Amino acid sequence: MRFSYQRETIRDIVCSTNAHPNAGQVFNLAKKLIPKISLGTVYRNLKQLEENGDLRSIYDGNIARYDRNTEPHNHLKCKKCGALVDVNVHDNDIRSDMKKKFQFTVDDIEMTIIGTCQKHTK
Amino acid sequence: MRFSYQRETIRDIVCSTNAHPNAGQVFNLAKKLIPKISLGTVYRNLKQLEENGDLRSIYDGNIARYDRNTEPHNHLKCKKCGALVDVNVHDNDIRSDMKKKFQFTVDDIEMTIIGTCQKHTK
DNA sequence: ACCTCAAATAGTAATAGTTCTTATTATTAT
DNA sequence: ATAATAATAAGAACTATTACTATTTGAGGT
Repeated sequence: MRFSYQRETIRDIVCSTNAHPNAGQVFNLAKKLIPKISLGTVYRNLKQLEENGDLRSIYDGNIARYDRNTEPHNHLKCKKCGALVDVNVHDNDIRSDMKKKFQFTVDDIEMTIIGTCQKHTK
Repeated sequence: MRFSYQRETIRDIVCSTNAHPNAGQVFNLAKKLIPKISLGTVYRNLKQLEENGDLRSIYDGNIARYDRNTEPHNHLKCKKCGALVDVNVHDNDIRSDMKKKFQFTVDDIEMTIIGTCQKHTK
């Protein structure tokens, strides 16, 4: 993959936040640095960076958001503020359980824990 | 909510399968019974049935699929055949853990366990 | 520094899934 | 049976994403 200033900028934007931005948000931030950047470039590069293992995508409803954390992990989603926060849930039991009960070989567990974060609990 | 033959047909279609069909698939099945039914009617009614608690929706990537099972449960997704199968994972530990560690009140855990089902394991 | 050439880009058209609009039809209370 | 209004069919519109294409750019060789 050849160097491109656009791709590096896109990578830096995603990697400098834990907000899990979507393509549109990355595009808006990128425009401040590269006014002529196009939305297609953002989509193409986010996909390439994901295929390359530099980023990972997560679906929030029907839209893709990008995560700088490529290690296996899960998310807490607050339905009051929409925030998505990385969290690690111990899932070895789940993996072995699925194997034993259903002969199902687990590759990945996509888990989003939905609820209300401490900011909105009084 | 007033009675409609279209809505009852849509409900019956989703409730008669465990295949978790999407809107397009429900539409195609509904057309066999009501040739003039429109796609908008399918979308509108699926949404209403979900709001009513008769069905629930799950996202498979970025598309919505409908599930007759409205009880809390999770899914196994085989990446070979795309099949989505209901499964119950014990998650009381997760709920109490999130509360204790992050003061996060859990409403629901959306969990899709991705891997290979026994049909494709030799 | 200049040339070459494939890879990447900007701009725009196209697509997929879904929601909205509107004139017409169907259900239900009276 | 009639009136009031919720639901429909048909198609336009919208949102997120991907594809197309002429032009530009990065990197290696000269």
